[in-house]
Amino acid sequence: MHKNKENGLDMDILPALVGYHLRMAQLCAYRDFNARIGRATRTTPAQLAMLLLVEVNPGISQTNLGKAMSMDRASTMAVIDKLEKRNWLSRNKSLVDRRKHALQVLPQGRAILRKLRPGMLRHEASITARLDEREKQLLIDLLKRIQT
Amino acid sequence: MHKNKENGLDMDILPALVGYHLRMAQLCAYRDFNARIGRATRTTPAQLAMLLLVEVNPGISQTNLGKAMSMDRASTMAVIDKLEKRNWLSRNKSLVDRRKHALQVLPQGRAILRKLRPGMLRHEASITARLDEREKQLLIDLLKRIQT
DNA sequence: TATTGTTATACTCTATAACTATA
DNA sequence: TATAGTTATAGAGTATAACAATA
Repeated sequence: MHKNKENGLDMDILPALVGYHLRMAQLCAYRDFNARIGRATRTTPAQLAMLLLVEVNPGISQTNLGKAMSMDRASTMAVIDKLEKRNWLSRNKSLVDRRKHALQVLPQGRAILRKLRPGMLRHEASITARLDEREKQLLIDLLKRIQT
Repeated sequence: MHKNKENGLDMDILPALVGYHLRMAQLCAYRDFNARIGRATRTTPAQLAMLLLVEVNPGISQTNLGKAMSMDRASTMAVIDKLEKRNWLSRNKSLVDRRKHALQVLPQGRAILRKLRPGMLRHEASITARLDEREKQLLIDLLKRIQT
């Protein structure tokens, strides 16, 4: 028996599984992001993270960007398409390897990043409100070791 | 500058965000689940978790089940539909409140749970392979405090 | 031959709103 | 009035497979 205090249910082995708590925490973070930033700006965490990465790595290729986000090429495509359609970034043929696209943030994308950065930090502060600085760093270190 | 060792990219503020690492870890866990269990059995973590919860809480309603999984009613519906179609569980009108469905695991569902439980534990062991028991418990405790 | 970007396709999850039957 | 389940709809993420252009 593993009764949950709040709902009185038997949660079986779920409370002992990192996978379950990962899912719960991620759902929670996603909802907070949506409420603070996503719904108003029609953006997702992945879109914003990618835009951020293109800004600080101008000329990056889609494949490399996808690798940094642990996404395959087709999924990366879908995200980049959305950002391109909103004129937040541009695809430019690479001069050195014409298979590649060199991604560049456009002025509108730069403005969005400037505008949303404070919200991103408030979001981060919100989901980690119950952790002190040491615990937050500890959590990050432990999460980085979830790998196969 | 926050250069990533593996890919040489500047990751900007992402490495400092719990939200980013949550996403990375969850992606990793999801892929491991898929490789071990999901693809072969055409199940998802949420489906299996719900089936588990119905088994140990026979007669539970969809709304309560959804709450335990932090999902709304419509999303819960979609998952239950799939489990019902495969004859893994049944919906039965509640005798005490006829608005509710009392969910019950069927023999085939019970067999699936028996069959997949070892795989679930191997999956859990795999994603936490780089954590000792103390660190794993610590990670769970920290994840439970990601809330808004 | 291998890689990059692309297209097509499919499935799942999530969310919202509105409907019904019951309480 | 409120709740439980349902339906319809939409958007996003993920994955696979195959194709063209280029290396």
